Amino acid sequence: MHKDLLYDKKDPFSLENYAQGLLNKSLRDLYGKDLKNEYSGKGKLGQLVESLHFGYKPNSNSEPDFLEAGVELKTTPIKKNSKGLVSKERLVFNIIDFEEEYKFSFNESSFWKKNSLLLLLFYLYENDKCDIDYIFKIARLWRFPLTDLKIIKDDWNTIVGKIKSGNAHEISEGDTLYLGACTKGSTALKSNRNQPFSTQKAPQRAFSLKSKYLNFIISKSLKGDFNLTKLDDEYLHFLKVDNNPLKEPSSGYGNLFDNTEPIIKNISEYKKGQTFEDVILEKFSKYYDYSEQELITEFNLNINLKAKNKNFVIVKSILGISKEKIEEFEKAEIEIKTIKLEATGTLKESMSFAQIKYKEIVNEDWEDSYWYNKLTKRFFLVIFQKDKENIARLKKAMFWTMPTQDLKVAYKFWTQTKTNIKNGDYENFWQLKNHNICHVRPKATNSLDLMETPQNTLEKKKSYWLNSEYILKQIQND
DNA sequence: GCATGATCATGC
DNA sequence: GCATGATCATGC
Repeated sequence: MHKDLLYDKKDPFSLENYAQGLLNKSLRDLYGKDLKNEYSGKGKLGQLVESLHFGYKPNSNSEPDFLEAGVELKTTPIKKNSKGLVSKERLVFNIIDFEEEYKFSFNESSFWKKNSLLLLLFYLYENDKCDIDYIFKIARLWRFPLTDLKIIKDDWNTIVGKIKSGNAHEISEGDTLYLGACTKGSTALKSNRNQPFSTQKAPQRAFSLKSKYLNFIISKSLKGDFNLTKLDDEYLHFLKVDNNPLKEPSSGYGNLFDNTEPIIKNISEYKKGQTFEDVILEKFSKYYDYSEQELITEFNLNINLKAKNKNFVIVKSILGISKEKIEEFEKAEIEIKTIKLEATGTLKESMSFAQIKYKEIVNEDWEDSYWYNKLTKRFFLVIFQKDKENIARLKKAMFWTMPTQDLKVAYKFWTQTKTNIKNGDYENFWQLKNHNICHVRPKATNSLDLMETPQNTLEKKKSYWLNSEYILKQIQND
């Protein structure tokens, strides 16, 4: 029988229903006898679902896969970790055509035309399985709730803004919150493309959805909530009108985790022209010059000044969050860092990151490395400065992402570090004085605290650090 | 005075 | 038990 007789290709819910026929099965379970050898292998699972299950030829054009229903089919992996099922990687959408995308408004953009309504298929990735044996776990329609769409639209504007200013080569995934622009292509050099407002070549990039954002879709789905955000008047109105506060409450989708709470419950909380980050910074600016103790008193917090999560608790209070986590920061994978300046304005301490896992870094590629992934995140820097009485006072807050030219230095640093470790050299890493951005430094319980190496020896635990001087420069540039 | 090494306190 | 955020101690 012709496959499209099994579903109504004009009806999203019929497609969703048909897709759910994959649940708890693998492609081999369903289509084993039809599978040719050429199909076994890697990376083509999405195409196989399209051809085998839905019975149509995969396209890569600018229209949604199911044009009449306006539905784009996406197949993406989840994995098991200690917390349960989570997204394995970012969800990659269409490649950004630098020469075209900037000509449109968000509403008419390639991204929105293709991806406004998604049919998401999540399968369970397992290390040593063939792709046709992966089991499908979630099949659902997805439309971005309005509070999220607002952020996604701002993200899209940020990305397109870089194209318009001739800076497509300086786009970083950390520039944006939910919608990213990830690199796509075999090697960075091969995938270089022209951009309209600069002679510089820019690495090819695709729109993508951050991995942590997907966790919310997964969590919601596993709880059995498959409600599709309605395409109502409010939604349509938002798409048409730029940055216009709306009067009607947003349907939203509430809290996906019980201990998580959004800062912005309704897009009417945005003033005209404001982005999400503008709102956050405005909230913080009200508390500039408050001392730590004054903030604790102001918000009636029951913490002492030595508590390790002190700064996070203060940040949450300023943002009006009483639950454990901040929904938008979670989804956007925003990293909060506090910085304490001396009264003179200097910065004594460098910023430390995780310990270098000696056995892991030697097998990493740059773009899946710990260091690359950390540095391409969006950071939220909360800066205190000591006053004459040595009391730390909130000086300012800012969002920050490492500029791409600095990321190139970080790449050199990472390459050198990896080479050293491969060679069993644990003494000659980049140091604070040598270079201007990052260095390796010990971080452990004490000097007897050791970690195994690829050489099966034990070495002192050391971490990735960003140089204090560099951090200070970034703060001053803001 | 500053770079580097070292370690503490907390909380998961 | 240990990673992490934070900060101290030393020695050039």
